[in-house]
Amino acid sequence: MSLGFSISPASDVPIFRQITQQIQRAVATGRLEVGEQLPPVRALAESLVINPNTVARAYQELIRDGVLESRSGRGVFVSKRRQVFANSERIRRLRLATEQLCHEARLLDFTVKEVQALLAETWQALESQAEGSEPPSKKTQK
Amino acid sequence: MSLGFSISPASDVPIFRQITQQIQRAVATGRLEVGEQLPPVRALAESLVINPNTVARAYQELIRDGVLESRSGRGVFVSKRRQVFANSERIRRLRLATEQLCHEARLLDFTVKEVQALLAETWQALESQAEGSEPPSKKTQK
Amino acid sequence: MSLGFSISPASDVPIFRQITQQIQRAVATGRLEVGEQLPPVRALAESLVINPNTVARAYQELIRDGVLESRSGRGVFVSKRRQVFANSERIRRLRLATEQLCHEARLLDFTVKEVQALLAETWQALESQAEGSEPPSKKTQK
Amino acid sequence: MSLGFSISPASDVPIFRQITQQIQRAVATGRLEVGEQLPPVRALAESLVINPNTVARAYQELIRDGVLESRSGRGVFVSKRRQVFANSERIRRLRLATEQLCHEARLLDFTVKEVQALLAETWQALESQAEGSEPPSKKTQK
DNA sequence: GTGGTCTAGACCACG
DNA sequence: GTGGTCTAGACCACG
Repeated sequence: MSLGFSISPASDVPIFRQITQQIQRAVATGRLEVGEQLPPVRALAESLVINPNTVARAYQELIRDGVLESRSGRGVFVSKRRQVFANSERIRRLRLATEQLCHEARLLDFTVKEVQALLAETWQALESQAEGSEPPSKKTQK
Repeated sequence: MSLGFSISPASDVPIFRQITQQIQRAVATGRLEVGEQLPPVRALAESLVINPNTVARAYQELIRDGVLESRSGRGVFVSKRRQVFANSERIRRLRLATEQLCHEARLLDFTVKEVQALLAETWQALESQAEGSEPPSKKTQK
Repeated sequence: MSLGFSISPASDVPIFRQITQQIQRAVATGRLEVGEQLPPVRALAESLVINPNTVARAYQELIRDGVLESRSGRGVFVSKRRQVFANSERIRRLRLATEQLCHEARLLDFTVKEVQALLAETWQALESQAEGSEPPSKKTQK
Repeated sequence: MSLGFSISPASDVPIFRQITQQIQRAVATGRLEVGEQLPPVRALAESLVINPNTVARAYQELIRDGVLESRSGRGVFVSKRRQVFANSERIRRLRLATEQLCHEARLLDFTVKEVQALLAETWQALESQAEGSEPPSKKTQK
């Protein structure tokens, strides 16, 4: 199962975005280590049963963002550059995403308690999902 | 005072969606009251410097969702608020929105506590906004 | 066999509405199955000799109502059936439709018995149509 | 209260259509007799708080259909011509309206029993409404 | 090739 | 003057 990537084709999140997110997450948690090589575009595309262009695009975007780097003729690797976002940028993005959730929830007539509960539950689910496919590491201890 | 709608054409959020969000927001906070008339399609289009069709589409969508209603030949009005979605659908939509926040937050390496805190704060801010512009009523008591 | 959609441009029912009705019908009777792909916007537009935007609008509306779903770059598909509307909203919509029939029938000087009889007969016809094109299943037993 | 006409401005049925329907009904039930004069356009418009053009349009359409007739300079009267629809036309229209209700109801997941019940109830309501504003007549006995 | 969004402009129904 | 529908055509994102 190598990297444990998976995509849901019916989702409204574009496939290439699902891939970039999973790679980012794998790098962030150490499942993919600095300098490690990523699967060739065609191999990953085949194993996910998707178009190679889509994988290529995901890699491309992460190369642009400095998460990956391409060594010509040899493949794509996890880049040494790490800190992707400045702190202010992290907070700005979180704030935006939080506001969107609040708006939606209020339109749908939920209470803040209900949202908090679902958030905790959802986080928990993602957590255990991530742990399941990760090798033991400092990150998973927290 | 006008309704203070504004759009940023460069955003990746479609213009018509920016409009529906602002109208929803205005209705939720009481800035637009039940029965109140919205600006004519052409007028709003002109003031936002966009095509009337785009405004019409935003209105149309909110009419379908029961937020607005069209009175033929006379204009578009805020309709009496009613629960349009089944509980299962409400939860489905909340779940989607929550997952998006969780994913984003985890990519940005926040803890669940940090997210919960920001959520509470954001909700609080929206709450007091809504109360501030509503006339005193039973609703604000609860 | 194609889906046999057809529109009459002279009707007072808007074209996009004629399309949504026919798709709903096809889904309800099982002629279109869950997960099945709909004809591409451009193809359907061409075969009906109408503008692609009009087809797109019909698809769009059914996507919002949860009947169809769009998979980006790949097309539009019949989505898993789910109850989108709250009970109050379901009843509100049924009530509207019923009032329209009653008004029409009374203008035409029919008795309630006559209407009830025709209703039963019409329902029956739709029922057997739906069963006829469905694969045998628990549903058809009830 | 003269003819007891009433319109609901928020309805999705156009106002002129609401008027034509009520006049047709009044003629059909004998509340308006052959040869009887209708209220002047301006008077009716004023009493319903609507635009005179709208009333004029309703009268116009009924004149075209032979229900009313205009005697120039003296006003608009209930015409002697009666039979508005051939029997085949009556049935065709009823069938259409019935099918529409059935489709809507089935999409909303109602059973035929539920629809029948609501139909009976709705009819009943219209009946007593009509009786309330009608003078006793053969029609109201049935 | 697939749908999604937007503009420009026309025509219509309703009031 | 109000919104509703439709066409024609462009450009974009995704695969």
